[in-house]
This record gives sequence, structure tokens and C-alpha cells, in this order.
Amino acid sequence: MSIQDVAVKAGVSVATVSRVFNTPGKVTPATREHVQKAASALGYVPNASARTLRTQRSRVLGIVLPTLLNPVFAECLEGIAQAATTAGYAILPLTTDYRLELEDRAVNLLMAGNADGMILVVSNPATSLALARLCNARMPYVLAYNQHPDHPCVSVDSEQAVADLVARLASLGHRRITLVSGQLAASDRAQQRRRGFVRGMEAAGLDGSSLLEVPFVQTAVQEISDVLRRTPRPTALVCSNDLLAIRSIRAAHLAGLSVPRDLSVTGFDGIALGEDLTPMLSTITQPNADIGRCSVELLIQALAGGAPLTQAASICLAHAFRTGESCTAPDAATH
Amino acid sequence: MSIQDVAVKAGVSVATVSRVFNTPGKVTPATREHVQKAASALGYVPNASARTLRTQRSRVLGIVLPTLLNPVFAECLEGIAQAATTAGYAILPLTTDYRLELEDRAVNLLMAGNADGMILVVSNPATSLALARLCNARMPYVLAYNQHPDHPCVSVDSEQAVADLVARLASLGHRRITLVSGQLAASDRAQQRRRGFVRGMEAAGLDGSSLLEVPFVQTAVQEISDVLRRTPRPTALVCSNDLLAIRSIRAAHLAGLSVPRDLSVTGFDGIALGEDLTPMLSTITQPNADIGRCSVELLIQALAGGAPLTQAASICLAHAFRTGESCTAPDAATH
DNA sequence: TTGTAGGCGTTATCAC
DNA sequence: GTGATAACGCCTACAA
Repeated sequence: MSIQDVAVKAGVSVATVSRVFNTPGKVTPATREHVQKAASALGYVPNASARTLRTQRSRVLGIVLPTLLNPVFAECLEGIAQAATTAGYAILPLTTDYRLELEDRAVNLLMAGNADGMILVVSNPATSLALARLCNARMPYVLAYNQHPDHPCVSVDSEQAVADLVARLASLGHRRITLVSGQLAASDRAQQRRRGFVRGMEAAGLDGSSLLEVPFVQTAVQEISDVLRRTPRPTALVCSNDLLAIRSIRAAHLAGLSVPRDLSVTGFDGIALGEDLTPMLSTITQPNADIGRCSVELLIQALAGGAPLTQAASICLAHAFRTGESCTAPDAATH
Repeated sequence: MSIQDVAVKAGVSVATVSRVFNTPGKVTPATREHVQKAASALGYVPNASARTLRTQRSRVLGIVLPTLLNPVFAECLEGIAQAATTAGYAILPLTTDYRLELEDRAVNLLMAGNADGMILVVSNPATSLALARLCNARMPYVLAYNQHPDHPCVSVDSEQAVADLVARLASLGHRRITLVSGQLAASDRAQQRRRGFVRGMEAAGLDGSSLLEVPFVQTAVQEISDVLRRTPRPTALVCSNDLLAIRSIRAAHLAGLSVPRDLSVTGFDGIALGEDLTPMLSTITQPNADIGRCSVELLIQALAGGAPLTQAASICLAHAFRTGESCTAPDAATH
């Protein structure tokens, strides 16, 4: 079922059929309709591989994300998909599970697949080899969620956001605040958020060294729970992301504490689900779908203009604080 | 950067280079190494479009899912990705947002993209035009989560699962049980689960007509909450999926009820997050990643054998009941 | 073991 | 306005 068959059935040349699909204006309305009829009668669909081979453009955007099990990236991907579809691009998403070798493999696969451009969330822009290969190959790309002076990035100001959040907690009366983070080495976001935490604590005249790093999901709840049983325990946990916040609330429950009465918990990301939880998650919300949309627009703009994207194109979107119900002033007794 | 360039640089023919990448056994170890060195020096990556065009196989599996915002499908996709990668296939996921026209568009796109086969979760196998087109085109496919006698499906027995669940609630002492469902017309799963509910209720000698259909996410919590304020209110809500269960718990909170003390809530799907919630979600768990993996294996097997897949290949995986904390015997007073 | 050449389905250049 | 044809990068008989 090729353009040949359609041409024969319509009694025209393949060139005409091709024109009907690509530059309909350059063909007589009569023949155009005739060809269209023949095509749909045969159920003809232009072959993407052949077209890509010939034109050297795939109209495919490669998307590299850590995981879709974290709704943050699923939400972002929805934004990407929507914007890409609108612009006439298909997307090819791959996940890396925060592993560098998969980051590399994904980039490889996408280059082989003739992706026109790529949107990626890398573990760390400063050290990513995959990213370096991308630059070498002059492949247009945009980083999402990452933040780095040498690359075009779409993100929020994580550091500032967490610093503000800590200030807010301090003003509520919290003094013993612990940062709960995933593996710091695994992502620049985690590091930025920690910097924000330390800065915020110091600005409030508090001890910013209380850090609980929980690298593995399986053991996270238990480890957090252990910390909460110590004396004196923190009155607030600042979690590096929403999933950790949810696990912290569970950990509190296991330790016999009630959130927010005995312990305040805050998250980071603003996953939609957090709004439906009880207690509703207090968190820093990022415009996840917008980050995706924005990345696509930036990339497509560069694709159209032919100008290589630079760090100058970076966009910092606004974050917000969702009040929620998991965070309040500390109990006077505990305090 | 084509096979040509590598051939020149290595001082061999393009055929030899091709063989090095496809049938390394048919080339001298010496020249093989030589060519490999030349290739990686140039950063050569075989062009997937050209290869697909020539071989008529893309080694790409098309995946059609309703949405990735529901972790069920994200979990399934992870399973698919893992199995596909293991088997040397890439995946191309597209989401339909439960809309039929997008289902159609997705199938179109994947056919144009020369997908070797497809795994899809359709809204309803009995009525899906996209599915019919697929069969016409003799495209190998497997349905996931769907259940239909005329198609190869990988799923759990939803109806039986819900019937069992209702029996369990009844034996705990619940008499007024309401089914909370998403839009029934939007998916065959919702319909199966309702059938299971009705069957279970009748088997327990209870009234199985209490159904609350909440088609829109935005208004779901409010609507459920309204129902819970009526007298007499249900002592248990059987929710058609985990996201609805989470919203039901929120709705109970808004209505001044505590789960599970004043109201039992059960879900369906077994999303991982449910285990971290407080109260931990009582739910019917499906092996989501396995459903994905299994679908891939079935499809690839068919791809290898050349035999078209039939309904005979359908697989029903085991579900389980997670006890959780959101479900208990009804309060004697309310009872 | 290695090389030559034809063709996969499409688009784009050139005639007509 | 329409048709013939070369070329995109690759794989694979077939020949050497």
C-alpha cells in the first residue's frame, strides 16, 4: 500500500499524489479530490520512514524523562504532548529511571531515530555525557526542570522557592526543621532544593544541617519514621518532592504522630493528586504542564528559526505555595 | 554521517560495514574491530528510518493508553518498556484521554510510523473503530485491561474481583454499599466492575442499585460528599478505581466523616501510591507492570511466529485484595 | 570473506 | 498542472 498504488488507482503519477498530500494548492481541485478519494478508498497512509529518509526531518521530538511513576513527569509529558500535537509534531518519550547509562542510551536511540529535537530532564547538566554528545551532534534541545547557565532550560527557581518556604515555616514558629531528600547525587534539583533549605534556615537563624537522605523508596518510610521517634524530634519536615511528603505523612502515622497537629509536612512539585489527599498536601507547586508546553514551544521555535538554542533562551516560570492542610504552627507543648 | 562514510574511513565496502552491525559473525574479527573503531570514531549511528524502509520492520511497538495521569497506566507502561527493551524493541506511547477520535488518530499515526505491532487499552473493544481498522490492516495487536471474547486480551477478571470484594464487605456487616464509578460509557472496565458489584450485592441479598456516576474529576469530590450527607448514608463505598477511592476519602473528610471509622472505602487498581497513603488504601490490586510485560511477550511471540494473534491467546492474570486501612466493619451505631 | 547493485516509499528537480 | 526520475541510507541476494 504505497503512493504507487494510489497513483495507479487514480490514474495519475506518483508526483501528483505526493503533491496532493504536501502542497495541495499546486494541483487542480478536480484531480485533488479524485486522488483523495482513491487514497482513502485504499486506506493509504503516507509512510513516515520513507518521508523522513527523504526529507531528513521526522517531525518527531524525543523526550527523555527520569520516570513516569512520579506524576510530576507524567503531568509534564501531557503538556508536552498537547503542545507537540498542536504544532504537528509527534513525541517519542523514553525514561531513564535516574540512571546515567539509560540517559545515554535514550539519546542514542533518539539520534538514530532522526528526532528533530529533544526535550530532556537530565540528572545533572554539568556532568551529563549524554548532554555533551547532544551538543556535539548539534542536535537542538531544551532541558526541563534542570537549571544550568550553559544550557537552554525551562524550570522554576527551586532554590528560592524552598528558601521562601523555610522562611514561612520559621515565621509560623518552627525551630527544628529537617530536610527530607532523595539521593542528592542523583539530581541537580535535589541539590538546588537543599541549597534553598540551608539558605532559608540560616536567614532565619536556625540550624540548617538537619538532613535526612533517603535514597531508596522501599526503606524511606521506615527511615523517616525512625527519625521521628528520636528526641527531640523535628516539628516540621521539608520534603524535596511530593512523593516523599506523602511517605513522610505515613511515617508520622507509624510513629504515632498526627499531621499537622504533631508534625508539619511540606512537599515540592504540586502533583495534582496532592490536592485530593487528606490532609491536603501543603506544597510548592510547579506549573508542570506549562513547563512541558513551554519547552516544546521553545524547541519548535528554534527548529523553525534554524538558530541554535542558547542559555539566553532559558525560561524561569513562576512557582506558588499551596497552603494545604499538612502544615501549621507547631503545638505550643512540643514547641 | 552514513554507512558510506564509515566504509570509506575503514577502507571497506558499505556491505561489510552493514554486516558488522547486523551479522557480526559473518565478518573477520580483524576487519570487524577495524570497522567498529572507525564507526565509533565518527560517532556513527545507523539510521533507523532507512533501516525500517529497507527491512519493513521498525522494531517499534505502538502503545495506546488513555492517560498517564492515572498511575495505573504509568505502571503498566513501565512494565511494557522494560519487556520491550529486553526484547530489543522500542516503544512509541500515545495517549487518548478516553476520547475516541484520539484513539483513531493514534492508530493512524502508528500505522504510518510502521509500528510492528500495537498494545492498546481501548475504551470499548466491541465498538472501537480504531480496533476494527487495525484488524483490517492485519496489524498484530494485544489489548490490555480490556476484555472481549473476539480479541487477544491481557487483563484480570474485574467482574469476579468486585463481586468477591462485595461479598467481603457484606460479611463484615455492611448493608448499605454504594458503587462510585467514573463515566460508565467511557470504558468497558467500568461496566465490568459494575456488573461485578451488582452480582455481588444480589448474591449477598442486598440492593445493588446504589450507583454514583461521577463523570468529571473536577466535581467528583463535591458530588460524593453530597451523597455522604444524606440520610441514611452508605456505610461503604466501592470505588471503581483508586483515584476515585482517594477522592472519596477526601469527600468523607469534607462531610465530617472519618475513614474507616464512619465509612469504609475500597478502590480498584492497586496503584503503588496507595500503599503509602494514610489510611493505606484497601483495594483490589492488579499486577499492572505484569500486564504490560505480558502484553509485550504475547505480541512479540506473535511477531516472531508470524501467526496472527487470536482471542485464544488471551491471558487472565491474578488479582489480589490488599487489606489496607480504609475498610473495616461498620460501626455498630451506624449499623 | 568481501564487494556490487537494486530497491524499500517518498519528495523534489526538472522537463513537458 | 502534471509526469518522469534521481536520491535519501540501508540491507541483502548475488557475484567475485
